[in-house]
Amino acid sequence: MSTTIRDVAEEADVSVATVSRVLNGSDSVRAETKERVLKAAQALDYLPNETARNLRTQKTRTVGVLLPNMHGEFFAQITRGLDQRAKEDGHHVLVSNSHTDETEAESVIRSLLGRVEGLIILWPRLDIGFLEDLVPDSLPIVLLSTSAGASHFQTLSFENRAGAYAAVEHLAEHGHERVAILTGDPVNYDAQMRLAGYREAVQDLGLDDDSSLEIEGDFTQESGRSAVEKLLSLTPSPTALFASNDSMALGVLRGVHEAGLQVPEDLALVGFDDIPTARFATPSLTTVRTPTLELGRRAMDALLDASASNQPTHRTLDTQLVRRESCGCSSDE
Amino acid sequence: MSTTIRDVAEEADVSVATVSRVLNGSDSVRAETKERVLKAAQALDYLPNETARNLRTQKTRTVGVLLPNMHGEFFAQITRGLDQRAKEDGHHVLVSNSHTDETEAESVIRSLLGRVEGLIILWPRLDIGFLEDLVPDSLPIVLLSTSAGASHFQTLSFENRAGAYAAVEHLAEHGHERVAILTGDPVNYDAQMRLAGYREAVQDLGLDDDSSLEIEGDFTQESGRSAVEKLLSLTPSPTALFASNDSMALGVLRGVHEAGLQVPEDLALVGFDDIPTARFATPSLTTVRTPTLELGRRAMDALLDASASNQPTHRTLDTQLVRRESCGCSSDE
DNA sequence: ATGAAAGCGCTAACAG
DNA sequence: CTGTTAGCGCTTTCAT
Repeated sequence: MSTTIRDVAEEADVSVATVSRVLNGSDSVRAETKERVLKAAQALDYLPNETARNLRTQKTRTVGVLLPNMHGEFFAQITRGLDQRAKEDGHHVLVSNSHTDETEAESVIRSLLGRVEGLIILWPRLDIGFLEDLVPDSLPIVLLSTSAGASHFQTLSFENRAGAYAAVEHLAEHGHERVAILTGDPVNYDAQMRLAGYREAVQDLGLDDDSSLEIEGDFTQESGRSAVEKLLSLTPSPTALFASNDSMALGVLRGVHEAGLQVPEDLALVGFDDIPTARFATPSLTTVRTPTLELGRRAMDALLDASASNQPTHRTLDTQLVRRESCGCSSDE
Repeated sequence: MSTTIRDVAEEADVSVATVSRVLNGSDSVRAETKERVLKAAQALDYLPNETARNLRTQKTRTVGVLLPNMHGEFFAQITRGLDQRAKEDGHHVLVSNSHTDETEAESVIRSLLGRVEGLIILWPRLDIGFLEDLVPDSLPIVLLSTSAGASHFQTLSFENRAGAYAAVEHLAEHGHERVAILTGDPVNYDAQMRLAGYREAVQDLGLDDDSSLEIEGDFTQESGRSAVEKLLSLTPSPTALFASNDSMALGVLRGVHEAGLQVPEDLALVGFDDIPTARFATPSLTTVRTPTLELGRRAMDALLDASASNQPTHRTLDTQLVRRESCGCSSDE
């Protein structure tokens, strides 16, 4: 057994209460006593048992995070943001990433329930009622990239609509009138909003409004590649494409090349996300930057801000168009 | 306060011990009693307090994972592998990603110590002595991508040497005699081993052995791009390049394009890792595939296999050359 | 300023 | 088969 507070107390010849006081920096302890305790603790290589402390204080200083399978860069950034912010408050992060169906998610959440003081969830097809039944009202929850829970939980997402609008608008500024969209997985909230932004822009700007210009993708590079064929079979051919994320845009780049055509000459292209590779693609990818690290930080922020506990709110983080080569511009950067 | 085992005991009109027995599936409990307890638990929406359980059993069923800033795809995959495997054993994963200097890492490990039953660490410039002082001998530890701890801890890494060797050998098979390498950060273990494999191949195969062919990079795409300039200033110019990871190879692709040259005609190229984008680059990237998810799974495997607790071992995971276009082949896939 | 003592919620002997 | 009881290691009144 490792050394306990009792051992330290004996070594320092004080009571356990005093040791506790010293270690928690609290209360008033005589300087000399304090020093003796500290020395004893050091000598015994004492490390307080977190579990006991958690039990006694009814706090774990731990938050749970549920993230589905998602693009690596996005996943990494968001995780980093969450962790950074949690660390600033001395909180720990318990993660769960691999879960696909609802049954599994349920058991994951259940097993987390006793250990965490809050939950951050990014889960495309989340059933709000299900979640409400599962967790106690007192547990703060932040939902990411979903609208489903807006009336019950705090939610946070990118400003997808405006971003998509800006992308299409920029394509229009280049003179394109027939702009297609490659959508993300229809079940995905970000995908839905980006599509909405596209439609809005098409309407507002008087572009070709033809539902065959909406090609369904699923956010993977492969879906980008295979979309090119469909795109080229359209008559008349669209002269520009808004891909709902950069992964697909990269796939499109490949597909266009395989078809013996050129971006942006034969097809102007704008992506979404600004993943690191976007800048290094050939041609470099014009895209809409999403503040992913910031999303993580803000989510944790919202969760740890107890005063706002489960006040239903919906906040969005601004996105920004980054002009590079694939749209026909010469690069910004 | 939430409902406790006491409440359930009262509701079911049994002792807390019986409730505990039922909930832990253990011991022999009369079927009827068992049912009554279950019903009571359900009715009260009872959820055992994990913290209390942890304290009592002296187990947390939680492992800590330390990962530095690293390429998103790699990070995501390894995390997923770890989580998958942990879940199979009903373990939780406590992560810590954002830490840069040793001081911070120390405090992170300290704060983890009381909460985890094992540690998985990927930390390029890890000081083994430091780690040994910090953690109790009894705590199982698995080190990733490092040789530093081979004599004290379990370690696990990719078979980098053989992979790099195969890459260079393949380039030689294409007839190249002057093959350069773009190295990763010299402090990185994977980078060191890949360099070692390169050198070995250069020797064995009688290729141009010229230290100016070793260009230092840092695994970022930008370092790949800027390496092209250095590469072209060499006389005579190398006809092929082995980039120590795909990110840099992608940067090289961009750099070569900017220089008005072509891959593989003017420069044959092989990368390392086989990140998802490698297949969709133009030209598609010949590379050495690393089983990243598997690395995560195996690391957790090793950690949870208590019987092997801190038996110093060093295992490697095989890598595999994937032929695509950038080396001059027509694609495998 | 310090100590004694009462639990936090649970599991695991030990009895019966 | 079930109940009683003693803690796990710590924090926190309540005394002194």
